[in-house]
Amino acid sequence: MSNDRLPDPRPTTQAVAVYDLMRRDIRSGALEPGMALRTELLKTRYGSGVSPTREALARLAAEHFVTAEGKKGFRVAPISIEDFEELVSIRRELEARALQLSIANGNDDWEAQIVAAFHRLTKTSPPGHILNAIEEEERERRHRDFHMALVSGCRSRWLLRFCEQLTAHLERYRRILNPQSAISTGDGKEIEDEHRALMTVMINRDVDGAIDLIERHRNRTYNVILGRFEAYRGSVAAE
Amino acid sequence: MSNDRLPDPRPTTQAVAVYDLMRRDIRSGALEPGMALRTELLKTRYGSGVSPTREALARLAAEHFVTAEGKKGFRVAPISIEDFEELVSIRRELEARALQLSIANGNDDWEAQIVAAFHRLTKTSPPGHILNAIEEEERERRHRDFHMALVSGCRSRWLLRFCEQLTAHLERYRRILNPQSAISTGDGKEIEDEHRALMTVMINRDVDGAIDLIERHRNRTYNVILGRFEAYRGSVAAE
DNA sequence: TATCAAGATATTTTCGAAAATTTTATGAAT
DNA sequence: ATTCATAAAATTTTCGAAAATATCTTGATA
Repeated sequence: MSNDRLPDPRPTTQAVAVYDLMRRDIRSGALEPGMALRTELLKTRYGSGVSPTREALARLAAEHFVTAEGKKGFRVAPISIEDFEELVSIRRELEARALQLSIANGNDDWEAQIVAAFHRLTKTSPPGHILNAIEEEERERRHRDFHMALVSGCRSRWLLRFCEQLTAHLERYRRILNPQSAISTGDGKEIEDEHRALMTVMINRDVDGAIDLIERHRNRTYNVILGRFEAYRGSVAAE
Repeated sequence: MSNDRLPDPRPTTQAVAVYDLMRRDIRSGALEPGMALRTELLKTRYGSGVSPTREALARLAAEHFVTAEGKKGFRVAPISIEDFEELVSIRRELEARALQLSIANGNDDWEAQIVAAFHRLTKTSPPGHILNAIEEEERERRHRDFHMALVSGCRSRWLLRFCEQLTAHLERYRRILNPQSAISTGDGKEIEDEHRALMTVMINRDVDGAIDLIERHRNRTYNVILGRFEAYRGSVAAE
């Protein structure tokens, strides 16, 4: 098994590279909500000139990860209970629909990808273990890939894009408000069982089972985050 | 009644201005699908340097109005039957949901905005009249505003954003494949009646009626466009 | 004629500095 | 002390040119 990569066959631009890094840092909470994204800071942090940086910011603004107001620069998008609840609500509906379509349209290759993604997820650093930033990032990526694999059979790029965007935003809420959450520590066995069950019902083409499971899988974190909002509001107001 | 505008209280950047113009040109079909967006072309067309231009392109890429591949520059996003059908399918579902939520949550102000938007729509250049580019653009804007007003009561910015983005993409398909379509000419009276009926059911809080009407309103154009795809494919392949 | 390499041209991307704008600091007047 | 105007500083935005990359042309070779 090799992790080697061939030199990029379709070489990307520096602007895209900065975009990827910033997106990651916003999702992880490393760049805090509301934080001003000054050019100097970004240039040193991502080792790049202003042009690629601003392109990255423009992309992120279109995805609502950052806000841009007039000529006053960019900020990391703020977080709020209202925004969070909207995200949860619309994600619930779109993900349920995507799962349903995936079950209807998925082929053998789709099933194989789910199995593979699940396997990769189980191979991450064992649950209950405190992860360093790189390990956490890798686990987040595998977790994300697993859930995307489930809906990837839906045969609608637009639906997938929306699901992905919503999930990315919700990942930010989870990682900011529920650090060291279930995904990275604690009752890991339980989580793994949930993922396995999810995989099973999908491959068994059980729509109702899938929606029921995903609902419960999501709801647990949802409730935790909602509970922590008070504390967060306080900590931000204090600064 | 005045059309005067105060000077922008929150002045926008040149990048945003270019973004707005380009988005308009892509939606109208003035910039054709697949067309290469060379820096020189854009600089002369929008009278701007490369930096604002590239920021605009980055935003548009995030919204999938343009594609960006490696270091080979940007192109207007291509169109395809598959993409069109995905858009129609997901828009159908999201718009129905948004209408439902709008009816559930809309207040008096929301109703007033619908009435106002409808009024503005009826005041555009009379149906059956061949419109010049500026008139067409204005009519499109009012048409868009009317439909957005209907869903604007839904109290979910995310849902609204998605509806808006899907509608913008579908507007492009309509204007490219069905030029001088029902919206701008022909059986104008009939269309106006449909909009009036839509307004009425919304304000009467008739969910089923609204979804039924919007369905039929959308389906007519949908079928026309689908029928014209063959001709279009040919015309593009020939170039 | 087809293929390939090397050079020439066109284009995209990035940098560094200038211009424009916003924010902060300073001091006078009420 | 507060308000207001003015100047200074900080910051964002934009431009123009340089660097990097891609594309096209030419001509030699098989």
